[in-house]
Amino acid sequence: MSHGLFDKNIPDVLRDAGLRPTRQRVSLAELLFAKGDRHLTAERLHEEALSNDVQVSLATVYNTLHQFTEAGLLREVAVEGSKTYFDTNTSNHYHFFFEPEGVLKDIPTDNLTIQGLPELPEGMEVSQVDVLVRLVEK
Amino acid sequence: MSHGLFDKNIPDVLRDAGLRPTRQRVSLAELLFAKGDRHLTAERLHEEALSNDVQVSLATVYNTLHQFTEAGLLREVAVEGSKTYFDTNTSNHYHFFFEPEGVLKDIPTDNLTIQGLPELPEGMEVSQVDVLVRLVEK
DNA sequence: CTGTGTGCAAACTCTTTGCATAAGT
DNA sequence: ACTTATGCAAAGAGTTTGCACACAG
Repeated sequence: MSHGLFDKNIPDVLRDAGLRPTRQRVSLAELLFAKGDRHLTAERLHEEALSNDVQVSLATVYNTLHQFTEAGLLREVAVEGSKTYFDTNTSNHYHFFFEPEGVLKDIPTDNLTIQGLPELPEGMEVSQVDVLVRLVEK
Repeated sequence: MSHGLFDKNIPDVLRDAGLRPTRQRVSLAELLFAKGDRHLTAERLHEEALSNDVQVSLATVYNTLHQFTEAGLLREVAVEGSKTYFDTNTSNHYHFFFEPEGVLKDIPTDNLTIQGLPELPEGMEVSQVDVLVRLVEK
């Protein structure tokens, strides 16, 4: 499966997004995009960076995640108060949320359709549709 | 439109839920359930209580909202980091989110269907499906 | 060199908790 | 009376910000 971001080298991806390819950004981007689709919190990514000998502060992780999101490289997923998840898959798709572990997993949209949305209020348009299917153990 | 909770008096509703009908709980329940379906944050409800001369602390508002949620009188809606919204409509339904103002509005499920969910992982079942349609100005 | 990015610590927001007081049954 | 709920202030989690230093172009 082609990943899109996999095809170019990371510094070019960042430059194309208008971000200077600094050590930290390149390292974080590698962690984020090298392994296919991921769903991470800032704190999780920070831990992962440290254990991979990438020296970076938590504040920079937050800044970087938000910059990547604005640049369209990431997407935020709202799951529950506090913890924000960032998703490396920016295409239109939905999520399973495994309640016990707090883990997100993609639902491919291929076959998933939503029908019967009522008319939108005047002057408004849909910016995004989030679907979260919460799963618990039987 | 019948509201369900409208039919009984508030103290009985609370007693049936196993909650002692204290001044604060009764007052908050009245604010929540007297006006049809509402979507409130804890802080918003606290302000509203104070301006209606209901003496209650923010901590008690939080406690009460969580107790009501556990008792099945409310439902939580995840919209974005921090801010938790509580929804007085506990039936199965979805939401519009007006990004500029941060306001939630129900989407009746009558005509809304989701098709093509993939098979669930072994041993798991759906606890809830959240659909959030984010709207922005055109 | 020049401007942007980073690190740190402190600030901030939302939420929860501990403990003494108050209220419900 | 006995037990549970409340209020307050303080603590906690997650996130953001300000400013001096470091690095990329």
